[in-house]
Amino acid sequence: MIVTRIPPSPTGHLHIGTARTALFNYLLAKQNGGKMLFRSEDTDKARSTKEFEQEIIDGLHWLGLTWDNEGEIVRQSERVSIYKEYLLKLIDDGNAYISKEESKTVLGTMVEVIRLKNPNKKITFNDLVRGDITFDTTELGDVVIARNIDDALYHFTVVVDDYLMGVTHVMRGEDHISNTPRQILIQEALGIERPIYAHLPLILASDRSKMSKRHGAVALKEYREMGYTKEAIINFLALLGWNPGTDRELFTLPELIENFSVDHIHKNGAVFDIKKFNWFNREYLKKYSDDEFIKYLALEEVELPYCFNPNSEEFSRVLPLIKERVHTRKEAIDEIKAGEYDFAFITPTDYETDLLKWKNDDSVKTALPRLKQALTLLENADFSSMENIKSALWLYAEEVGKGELLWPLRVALSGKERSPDPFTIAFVIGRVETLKRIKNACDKIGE
RNA sequence: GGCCCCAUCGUCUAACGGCUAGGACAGCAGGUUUUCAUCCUGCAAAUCGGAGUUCGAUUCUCCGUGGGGUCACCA
Repeated sequence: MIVTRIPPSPTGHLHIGTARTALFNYLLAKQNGGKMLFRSEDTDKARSTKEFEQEIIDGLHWLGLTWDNEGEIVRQSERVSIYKEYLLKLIDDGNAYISKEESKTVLGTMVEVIRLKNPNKKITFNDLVRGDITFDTTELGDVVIARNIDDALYHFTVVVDDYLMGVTHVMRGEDHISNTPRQILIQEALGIERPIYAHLPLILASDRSKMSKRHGAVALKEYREMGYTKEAIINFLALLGWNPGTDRELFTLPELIENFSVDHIHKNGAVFDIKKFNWFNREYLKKYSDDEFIKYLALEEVELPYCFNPNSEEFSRVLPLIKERVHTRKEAIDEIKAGEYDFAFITPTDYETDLLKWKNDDSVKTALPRLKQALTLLENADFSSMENIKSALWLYAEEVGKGELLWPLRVALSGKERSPDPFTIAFVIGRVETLKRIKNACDKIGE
């Protein structure tokens, strides 16, 4: 049975790259009826925190990624006696030794670190995505595997834990390739079996270097806060370094389990393209019902323009407009705050009269009779749907010229240079308000 | 710099020796009901270079170039 693992180090926020590594390990395990295990690599006591650990677990769970050892968190900080046992064994066997030397961290003090006796040999391992990789371990020297007998270091704990937890497949970022030979050295010294390795291509920033804080957002949390949905994140991440072998791009998590395959993992690093990410997010937003979208927007957490009323009739009618226009929640909130949708709630009055002038007209006065005609047509029109409002005006619009009527009408209703079309706005605000705004516009021109 | 990995449109990628190198995102142009958005249609856009192997190379080999990763008593 395939056993994979996701061993984050709780020394920072859940990195987007860690999320992808978790996803791929999850996919590999689930596809083969295997297991994925979680382990908290908190051997760095100075930098590890329980808060980060919790955030990482929550983030992974939010994405829908679960593991098969849920409930009992395996923490390396709680396994010192286990490591000690194996460290002792190594020393007893003569494969490691205690070395008295000057501390590298606290200068001037002497410490007793434990070093692995390096056999100075060539190591070749097979990588599932890259094939055979060979290193000469001579250049590694005698690797330090523990600060002291009670304080084992990463390379050692990883090897011991993967062995003890029955991990069969180690799938991780490409940045670990050069760590692999020293870990194999430790395995060989311990006399334990070598797992199967697979190194994933890195997620790159737009300058093609490893994605890091200086490039902007790297924490899953940040993308979550901007309103990227878990479906979009999973889908986008899956396609960064992997492809289904077909033109298909939209996949849910269960569909990924079905279609995933290690031999379609790419070797090259993949640039994290926010534009494509936005596209994915919109694709999933489109699938939301109005209720789901309202929940998603969570407007109760936001300070809205004073006129903006999310409990109103008008709001339920602008909602589809918002959904149609934005890629993320952040975009939606920004637009709402900028007053893009205020036309639904408040009568526009402070716009320039000249804005009502259609580009082909010489004077704004020309628009007056058209607006008046629209007024009479709308007085008895059926406002129950956008289509009906449109048909009430359409014949006249074609007769007098579409832009000639529709432009001043739209401005009268929105007060803006850019907005949804006049039929949509009329439907959103209703008959009374529509007539009122057109009259206002007529008055403006009349003055 | 040593070691290791990698190399197809701007970006994500398809084509596992053989159609005009395909798709998607982004871009641009046009259209659908006036503006913004949506939607539709179209356009532009790539095999890093050089040698080989082969009837034939994006694909295989070598060299070069370029990019990246890693060189901790971090993980």
